[in-house]
Amino acid sequence: MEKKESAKERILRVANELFYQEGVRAVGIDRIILESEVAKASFYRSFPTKDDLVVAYLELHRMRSLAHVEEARERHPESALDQLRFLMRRIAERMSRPSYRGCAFMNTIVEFPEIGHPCHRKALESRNHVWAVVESMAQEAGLPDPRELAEQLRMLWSGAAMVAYINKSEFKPETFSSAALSLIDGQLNAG
Amino acid sequence: MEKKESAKERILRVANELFYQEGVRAVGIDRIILESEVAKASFYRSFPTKDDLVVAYLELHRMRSLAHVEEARERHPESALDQLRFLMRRIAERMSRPSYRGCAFMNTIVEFPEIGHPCHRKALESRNHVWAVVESMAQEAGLPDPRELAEQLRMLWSGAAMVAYINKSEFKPETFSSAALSLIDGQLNAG
DNA sequence: TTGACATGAGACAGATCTGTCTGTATCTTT
DNA sequence: AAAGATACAGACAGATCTGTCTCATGTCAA
Repeated sequence: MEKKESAKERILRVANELFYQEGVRAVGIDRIILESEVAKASFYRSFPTKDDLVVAYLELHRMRSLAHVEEARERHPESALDQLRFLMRRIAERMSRPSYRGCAFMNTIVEFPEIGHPCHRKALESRNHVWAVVESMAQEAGLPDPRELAEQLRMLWSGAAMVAYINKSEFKPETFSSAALSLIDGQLNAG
Repeated sequence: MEKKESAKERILRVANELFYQEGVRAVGIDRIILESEVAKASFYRSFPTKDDLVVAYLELHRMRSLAHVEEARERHPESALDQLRFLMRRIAERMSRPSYRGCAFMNTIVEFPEIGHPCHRKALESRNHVWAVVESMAQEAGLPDPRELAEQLRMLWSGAAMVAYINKSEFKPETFSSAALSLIDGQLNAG
């Protein structure tokens, strides 16, 4: 039997859609309350402040990002290099989806530039955490300079996220994945 | 003789520093008026709305970006390939400066996600204009697929700007420039 | 049935920001 | 010197957003 979605889950689902599609600052509490069909008091019982809701939203994206990394590990348990390649293709595919609106972490950091702000801090921690896991994957691949490659891939990946968001119509997933493979091969051939 | 800085110039200079360092939305009009030591009425005479000031700020960055491209052309008038390489090194150098806070265009687009908003529109147009000039440079370099390379470089360049902003302490200019050269060489060797 | 408690609808307070307006001082030009 | 334009300081209005509070309604268990 399908158990009913709780108020808190409904709020977070609605907030996730609105925050991601329209931006965190652009979406007010009233809008979320209206669309999740919940009372204001009920909302504030689940999330004492808007920041708390934003943190939950970012945590959701952190879990999803880690799930992709985990999927890559399961698909290619024998080769970290294949895991990396799979991850890049998986990312490229996600970025080319119509609903893709960039990286929630980067967008939130830019929307809340103040160092130490709860939203800024959570977004930065999430970004760093996810990337640390990817970097450890590069470490296992037995490359000449895994940190250097990981850093190059982070730049490329971050930029692809921005291009796929800002210049959506021009984004081609193969352009990203072939660039990623080119960087990987570049270091393989150099080493 | 040094002619005195006009009120409008002073406002724009102060606004540029504050908008770039702390974000456009985070900086209020009152703050700019205070720090540029001008009256509110004088401010609104020079810039009828805050959006007008933001547009002027973005125009400033557009001119600066184009100046870098122009410099590359002057330094290596004979080889578009060398122009590209020079530009990448020049960009890397700028990104490693302590005052670097990312790409004004991307940051503004993320801060104003609403399509058609004057600030969003101007930032997008500026970004696209600057990049069209860089892409034409790639076209002249006689590469097998200049559009593909330009697109890859745009991703890398955009991501490097974000990393240099968000993960400032970890950013190394050589990591970016070597990745850019790797992408260029990757296509040169493939062709 | 009834009482305890959660929920819905929405008014309200407080903060913050943009942009207008008023009154005074200063500067330029004739 | 006089007059008109310009600049300054700051009050004020209007909009917007977050978060609190009130009160009516519904739900579930004893």
